[in-house]
Amino acid sequence: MSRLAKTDAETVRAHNRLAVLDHLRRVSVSTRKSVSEATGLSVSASSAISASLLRCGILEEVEEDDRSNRRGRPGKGLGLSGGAACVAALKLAVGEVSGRLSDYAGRPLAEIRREVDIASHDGAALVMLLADLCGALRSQAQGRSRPLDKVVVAVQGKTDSGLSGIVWSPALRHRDIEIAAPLTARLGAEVSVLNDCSVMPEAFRWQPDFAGLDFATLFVGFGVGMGLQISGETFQGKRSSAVEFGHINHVPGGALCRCGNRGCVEAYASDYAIWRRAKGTDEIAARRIRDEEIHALAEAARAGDAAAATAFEEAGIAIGYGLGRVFTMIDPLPIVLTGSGVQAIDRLEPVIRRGIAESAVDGLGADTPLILEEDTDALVFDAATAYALAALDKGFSRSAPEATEAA
Amino acid sequence: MSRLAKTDAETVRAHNRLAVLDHLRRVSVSTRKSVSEATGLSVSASSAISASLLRCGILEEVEEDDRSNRRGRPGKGLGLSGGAACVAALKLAVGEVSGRLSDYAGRPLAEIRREVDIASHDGAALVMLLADLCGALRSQAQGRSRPLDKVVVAVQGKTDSGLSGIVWSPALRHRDIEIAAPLTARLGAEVSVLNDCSVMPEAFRWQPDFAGLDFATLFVGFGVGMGLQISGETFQGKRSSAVEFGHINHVPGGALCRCGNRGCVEAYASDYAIWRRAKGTDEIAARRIRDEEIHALAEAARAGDAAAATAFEEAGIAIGYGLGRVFTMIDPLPIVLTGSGVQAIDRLEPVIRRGIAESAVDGLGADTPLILEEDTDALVFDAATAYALAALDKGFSRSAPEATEAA
DNA sequence: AAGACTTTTTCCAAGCCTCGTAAAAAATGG
DNA sequence: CCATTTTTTACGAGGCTTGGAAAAAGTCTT
Repeated sequence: MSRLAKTDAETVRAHNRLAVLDHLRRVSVSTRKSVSEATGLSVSASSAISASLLRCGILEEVEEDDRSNRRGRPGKGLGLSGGAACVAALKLAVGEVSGRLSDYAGRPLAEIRREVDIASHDGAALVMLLADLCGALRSQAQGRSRPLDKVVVAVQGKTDSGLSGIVWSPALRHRDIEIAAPLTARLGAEVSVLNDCSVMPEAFRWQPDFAGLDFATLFVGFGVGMGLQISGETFQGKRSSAVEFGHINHVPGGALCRCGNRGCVEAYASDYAIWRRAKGTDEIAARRIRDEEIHALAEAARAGDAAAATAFEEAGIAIGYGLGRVFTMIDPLPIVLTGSGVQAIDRLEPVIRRGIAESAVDGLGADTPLILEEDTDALVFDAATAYALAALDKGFSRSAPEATEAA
Repeated sequence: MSRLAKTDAETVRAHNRLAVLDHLRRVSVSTRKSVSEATGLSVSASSAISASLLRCGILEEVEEDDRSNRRGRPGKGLGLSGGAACVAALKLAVGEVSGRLSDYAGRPLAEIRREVDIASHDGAALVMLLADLCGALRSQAQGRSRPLDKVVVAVQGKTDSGLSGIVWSPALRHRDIEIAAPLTARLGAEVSVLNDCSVMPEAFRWQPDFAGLDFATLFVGFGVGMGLQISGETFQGKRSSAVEFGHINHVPGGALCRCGNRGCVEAYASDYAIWRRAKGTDEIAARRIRDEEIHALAEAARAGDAAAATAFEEAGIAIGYGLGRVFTMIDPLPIVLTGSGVQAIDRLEPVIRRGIAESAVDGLGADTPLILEEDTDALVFDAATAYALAALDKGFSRSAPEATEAA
């Protein structure tokens, strides 16, 4: 058997149509001419493809504003047709579910957040809750939405490699919960279930400053998680869907982690780890440490509280060594940081960089760019939405050329 | 700008020709019909492509032996034409250079190994040495070789991301040595310079048991290195070309490593680390520890020598924790082990598995398959040769359709 | 040993994309 | 109001794959 699949006319059409859609994702409004320039396609091909996509209702002609007295025939603006589809990004975390509804052009239509004690929910209850959330989003969007075409559920915890359910989550008591199939049955939309941290890089899929860039997203808060963007692909493991950065061992036989092992990065750098270290206990708090408590600890550290200062220092070192290990294995990568850790970045950054310097070969990566993103929810919604839209784009590009209708 | 390149007829042809070549790499001899089945191409297309490649001299018709009284017209055997090209795999290590010459079908034509003190060689001397090695290989092959088309140099140490030279090597005193350009000038063949450990997965590129499989190659010996095969691609970093597994930190502030940092895996698991631990010293031996010395230490450990036993135990734990960290980040992967570590595998394997169990989430991967490859040189030659041939295949598949010659 | 049957190859018309060029369309400028 | 510039559409051509028919080259049966 050959690993390489054959290529034929259909593959070519799909690929080039996708290239056109991908370009429009980046620039949002373009013309046939500039599509041709950006994709490398001839103007004829660009025009033909645009025409086909327009007939399908995937694209629409829009008014360009930049009529800045340029000579010649003005290009007709092309843009993704918002009405072509509707996607939902749902987020499932400890004690809360939330979601965002967006149209095919990526414009948000509605957003919602509910504090719910889902710990004891089983599969059926969870699916009902998520379906209900989608309903609430649609009614909040009034008439501006259409039936859902794609739903992406980002969950705290381990998801299965088929993107179909949850293996384990700190938010839930039950394990191995199937989500995709039953939720699809209820909503009529394709459903993918992913780990919240591992999808995060998708948020930057069409952002010009990240084009073609390898980078990592790092979440430091309730837990510690990472998303990896390598050679243009968001890394998804085979076994689970997560880069379990928080559970990379930091110190053999070290502090007890929630996962049962000793010495994980999370056992030093997550909220509960910082909290217990500052409070001088070895126990893992049963309750969730609130972001405000971390703020307060950071304030204390700034004010000279030795225990709090040490807690943040050890957290930073653990993160730094973890990053150093990743950099040694993969490559030094720019880091997008989010979570409660952002609030204490003044405490963390110097020690993180020290940790990298001490653990990476030649200290390479100690000066890597660190980009802060305060709003974790927005980041996850952006990411899950981008993931959903990319999946739709792929489907649309593959679909058969519309039947010739007019005589 | 769009990240997606356009696709046209030329791309299609190149892709499908490559699919045919790729299939022939796996099965070595095939027919037009079975090429069609394996690639998914129609019989017509398979036949047309084969005809074109035959005219180019890239393929040749061969006699099939398995004339096992099957009915119907027998298929004409198709195989890669050995004479179509000639590649050299060179290996540069501490105190020795070696190489293998192969034809386009991958059949070895000559092999050579020279113990040379290259420590003080500069770029010019090194290039001369390598060029001379190629000359010796060709004369050893008698008339069966043709001018070289591609040369791959596998070096112990860090190579640059352009695959053009050596950043640093334990075998050399000089740094930043440019190899590709001057060697190409001398030989007239394309040259790529890669890290020996990171190319190793290429050795399994066309092996059926590894088809589509993600796995890692692990070298434990003079140093500790790793090669990663992930989603069908051999991982090559951007910055260097290596997965610096040996320098992933094991214990913060731990044993001194050759790289200057403290606590690297290599500082526990490489030959010099095992040797110094068994001898009760902290110093890094200036000389290279010979494989026989490791054998002797393993024998001593088996006979009950406590210091030797501890040395191997700590080495195994370091490797196990290192693997656990990799598995946590990427995925549990089957491991192909090579180097002097193979000789002491009875001492190492149990502790390696214990290390994985203690450091990976849920101990996942502690039972990962461990495949032993005693002959490191052969593995590197296989890998570098496969890499070279794959590069040629890509070039051949892209080259213009041969000019129609016959009337 | 000749004809029937099977399987592999080759040959040829057709289809689908893309490409390049020419013509048409839609604005600006003098 | 006409020349100029720029974008879009229209049309013929080329390349590669496809599917079916015909040819080729064996084995099996009578």
